[in-house]
Amino acid sequence: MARKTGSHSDITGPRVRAAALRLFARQGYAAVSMRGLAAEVGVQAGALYLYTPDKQSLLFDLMKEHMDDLLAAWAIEPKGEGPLARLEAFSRFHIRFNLERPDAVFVSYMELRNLEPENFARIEALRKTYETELEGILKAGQAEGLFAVPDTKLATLALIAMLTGVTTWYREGGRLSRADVGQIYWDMVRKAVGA
Amino acid sequence: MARKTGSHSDITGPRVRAAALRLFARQGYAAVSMRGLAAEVGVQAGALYLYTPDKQSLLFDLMKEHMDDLLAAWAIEPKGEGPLARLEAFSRFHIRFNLERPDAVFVSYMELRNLEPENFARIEALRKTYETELEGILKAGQAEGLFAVPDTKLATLALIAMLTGVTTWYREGGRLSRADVGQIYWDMVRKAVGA
DNA sequence: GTCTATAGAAAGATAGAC
DNA sequence: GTCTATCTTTCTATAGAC
Repeated sequence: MARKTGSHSDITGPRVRAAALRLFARQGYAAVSMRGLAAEVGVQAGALYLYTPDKQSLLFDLMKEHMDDLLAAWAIEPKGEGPLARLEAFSRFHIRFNLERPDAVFVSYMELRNLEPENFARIEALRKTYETELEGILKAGQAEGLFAVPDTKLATLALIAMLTGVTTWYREGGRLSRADVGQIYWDMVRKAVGA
Repeated sequence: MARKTGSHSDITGPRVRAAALRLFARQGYAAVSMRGLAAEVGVQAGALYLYTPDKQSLLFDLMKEHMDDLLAAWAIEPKGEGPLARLEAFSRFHIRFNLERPDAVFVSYMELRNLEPENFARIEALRKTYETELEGILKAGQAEGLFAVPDTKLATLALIAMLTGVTTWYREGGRLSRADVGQIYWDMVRKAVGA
């Protein structure tokens, strides 16, 4: 039985963030109240303000952390040689990374409009950086004559939308494993770019 | 100068719905207040309840109407002969229809979680019906040996995600016309299914 | 570090005057 | 059909006891 008082800042802080991510994903940022969040964590509403200055910071920090994780993980991902190998690496990485944290993906995509302007700009810059990684691969493949992409910018957006869409329907324990899904989507990506 | 009193039910009703769609798309359902909506329409908050029993009905009606419009428009769309022609018709139709009503698309996609369970089930059924249209095309093309699709269910979801994604970045008056976009995306769809 | 209590603002929805 | 006024609830955030 956990005691009701004492120091828990090392534990409660992460629990607040985890609960916020879960609730923001399920109900939406605007629909989540600080009382509801506190109840999920198991503390009173006032205690939340020990871990975040306000609700907006909670949202921004979660999205910022997600984008930082994404870029850091891609940076150390083994990519192989040449545009085709790199495109395959990107496709499989994107699906795998996103399926491992569906709540963060959902929040980062759906709650952009609830960010205050300055916060929005910072997240957008990170998202753009990630897009540029894929576009670089497509441009290289196009330049080498490996791909047949009429417009690398549009292809970038189209492929990311397609790959990210996996998180909207994939359910653990369903008909297909993550590896199956990665394989099937990689097949479609490869064909879509004419490789 | 419009007078401030008198009968406007024929005009105000549609204006309420149009303003709700616009605000729901920009701020999100949960973040829009009835007072804010009333201000957008140019009436007082109380007057809104002449046109909707409550806020939830406003959301559901907008989404229901969008899905009905979508299915009705596809039903009368010229589709040509054979799976390849039908897939092209679907791809171009989907992009064109969605680009003509970006707010409705955005709301119908982002606000599903704010529907009460019964309303959610009704919208989901309509969305499923639309998906089945595309899946039928893919299955037919696969059966005839025209397409090389490893999994028609996944391909359906992947292609719809890709095509719908256009609404997140397309801006009127930009580098590409709607017809350009339709052409480029159709090219990627065709390749993705191995046709 | 967490609690209770509450300030102050804003929400959804309704009543009744005009 | 629209307005003003208001009921009731809920919200974010803070103050102060323990």
